[in-house]
Amino acid sequence: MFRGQFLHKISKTGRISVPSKFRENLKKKHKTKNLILSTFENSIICYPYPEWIKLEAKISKLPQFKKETVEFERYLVGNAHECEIDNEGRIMIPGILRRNFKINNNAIFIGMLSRFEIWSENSWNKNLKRSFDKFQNSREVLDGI
Amino acid sequence: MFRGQFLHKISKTGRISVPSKFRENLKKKHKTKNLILSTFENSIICYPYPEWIKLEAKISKLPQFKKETVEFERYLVGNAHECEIDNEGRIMIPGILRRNFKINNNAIFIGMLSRFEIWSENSWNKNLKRSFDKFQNSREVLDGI
DNA sequence: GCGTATTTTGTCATATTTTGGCATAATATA
DNA sequence: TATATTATGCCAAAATATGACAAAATACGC
Repeated sequence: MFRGQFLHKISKTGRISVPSKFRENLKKKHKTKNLILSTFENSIICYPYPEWIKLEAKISKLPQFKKETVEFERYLVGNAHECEIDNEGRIMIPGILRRNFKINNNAIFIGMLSRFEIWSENSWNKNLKRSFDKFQNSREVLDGI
Repeated sequence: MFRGQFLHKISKTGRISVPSKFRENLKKKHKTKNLILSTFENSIICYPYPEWIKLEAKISKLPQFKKETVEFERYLVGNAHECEIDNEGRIMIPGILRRNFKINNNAIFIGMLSRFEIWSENSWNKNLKRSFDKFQNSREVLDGI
């Protein structure tokens, strides 16, 4: 499971090291060095490659030309970039994602159990503030489980 | 599979390089250098040639004189242009498509698993904004499958 | 605390991809 | 047929990605 929060620096060429704990989980649990980065809300969402493939399988069963399907695909698949973890434990975040999410210097990794997210430091801080207010509501969801 | 988003420049003569990841997929999975470009919504839709052939087969099984079929055919088939990827990895987008979609400078490639789309930067941005609002809904689609 | 191992970051060289330019070929237009 | 327009092939510059190595920072055991 991916847990916790890590602040890492991003290089000029867009490389950033994946937290070693995450790498360990990827290796042990998912047996992969590959990730799919896509977008969700204000962050980059990262799936272990095999998990993503399952998702794609579902998507490709949806009716091809239906409006909802197409829009959905544009979003999720249209933003999905495959990347491999290199020997130093880093990934390259494609420029277009970096630009879209204004990730320049520092980025924050957030563990989300089956996946994790990458935030720019700025928008994480904003989000944090915002979501703190919402926390009261969201905690009620948990009561149901 | 075609995934991800790429911003490329288009030359004065209408040539644009196909993202190398897409080319790789075309080669490995579809074993072709040829594409069919057609129109779909506000974008140019691109099929690997063999996939297009399959699509044609499906279309020709549809009831021939039904209004919707005919319109769909006119639209999709009637705008179809074949093109080949050159030695530099580029295709030539026919002028008529460029004009229809106002693709002048920058174009955005969007991976859609079995096919991909080409958008003018402008209309992609407009579309993006619009469908961002819908994104939450469409993501919930996945919970159901 | 200190020394050692691991992780993260920086830098440089190399390879690949993307873009621009120009000359020529093909096609359309008058 | 001559002329304009559009398309193609080829080369090289610019931009971007990748691999390898080493320094800096951090974590860990004692």
